Amino acid sequence: MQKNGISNAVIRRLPKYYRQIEWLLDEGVERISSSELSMRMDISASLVRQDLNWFPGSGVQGHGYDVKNLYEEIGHMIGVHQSHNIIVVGAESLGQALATYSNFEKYGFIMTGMFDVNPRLVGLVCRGVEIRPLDHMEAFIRENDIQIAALTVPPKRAVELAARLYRAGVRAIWNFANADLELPDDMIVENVHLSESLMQLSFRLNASA
Amino acid sequence: MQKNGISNAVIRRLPKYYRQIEWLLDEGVERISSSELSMRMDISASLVRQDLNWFPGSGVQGHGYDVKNLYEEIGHMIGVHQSHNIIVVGAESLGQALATYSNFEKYGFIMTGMFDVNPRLVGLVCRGVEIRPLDHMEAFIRENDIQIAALTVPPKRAVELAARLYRAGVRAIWNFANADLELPDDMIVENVHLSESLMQLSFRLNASA
DNA sequence: TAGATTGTTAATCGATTAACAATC
DNA sequence: TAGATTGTTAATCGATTAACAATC
Repeated sequence: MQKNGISNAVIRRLPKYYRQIEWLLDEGVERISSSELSMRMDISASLVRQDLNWFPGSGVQGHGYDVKNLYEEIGHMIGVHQSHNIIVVGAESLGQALATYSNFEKYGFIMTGMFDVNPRLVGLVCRGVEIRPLDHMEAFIRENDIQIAALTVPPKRAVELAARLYRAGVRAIWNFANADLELPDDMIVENVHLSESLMQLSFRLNASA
Repeated sequence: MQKNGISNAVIRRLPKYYRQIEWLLDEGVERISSSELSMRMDISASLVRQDLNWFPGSGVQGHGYDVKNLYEEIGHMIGVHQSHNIIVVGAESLGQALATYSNFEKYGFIMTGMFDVNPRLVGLVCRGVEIRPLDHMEAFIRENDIQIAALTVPPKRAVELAARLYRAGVRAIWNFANADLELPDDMIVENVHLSESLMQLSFRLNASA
């Protein structure tokens, strides 16, 4: 997974750098020092320098980092310019919200289809994308070169559906289902566990009381 | 924040234990060993024991941990039995999806109101909760003892709205806006950055190619 | 050149793992 | 009692921070 030995801790921070630097770019800032970035991002300047060392050529001693170059380099590392077709599996409200989520395109993901078992939902169109019956999923994946699926189904269906997605050739799952998917190592799973996030909020709220 | 010195690393795992143990309970399992939990959760047995040491009395040497007791203890630690009123600020599709998200109640959060600037949305009812005009937000917060707000607005509005929520007395923000909120330390912020999650997925997909 | 700031090595800190004694 | 498995201490590993030499 870590092609270049870049550690997970760094990978988690890359999107934060990218976002921050995007703002700097918007503000017309051309150069930024590790200490200034450090203040904006609330991490140490030392860590910033360690992290940005993955992008040699962006930093210049005595002058700071070239914002534009950094933006390009990090974007390239993240793979923002690669495009991938994505489907949404489970077209209830969360699935629909994701389908209308415009940032998809910004990061190279192309919303291609939506699927649901519920006949009441089939046929609806969300942001130009039609909700199709779940039976058609596998054929659709093969015909449209789908590499990613956002999974927004009830936990009980998630494991089985994830296995179907794997068999159909999907390479990555953006998993919103409240379940631990058991899949071969070559499937990439990015979890968004809202209930865990909520419990952490609850813990902190109660701990501070 | 860490009332009892429990580390962040442990706190992040608590919800995972809680969910896992909930399943065990459903399956009728009464006792479980650290090694079995470790296999199910894909972390080391040693770490499981370290973590569960925060709940003395659940473990019995030679016999494993009492599932029911552990469930109670962790639930208590997380604060699942405390109840808090929550509002959703920003009632577009993601806000609406959250409002219909049934797990709220499970963790003691009571969906009390929704707010949006868009007059087209005001008046709509989502799962029994009406969307109200944003101007009414502060009064509503005071009158209904709102402690938590889920923030699902465009990044540009997020910082300002977060400040308004703080001044109105909200104690915690569940932040879905793609922005870094700048707030006093006594405001609890739990971030769900979908775009960062998406970028990590992208990175891993491209790194594995 | 002098000043600023990176790049990089070494020190520290925290979290995970290993090992085993305690005990049910 | 013997076997199993926790509780807990020590060792290891990885990530962050500190420090400063290199250099623009």
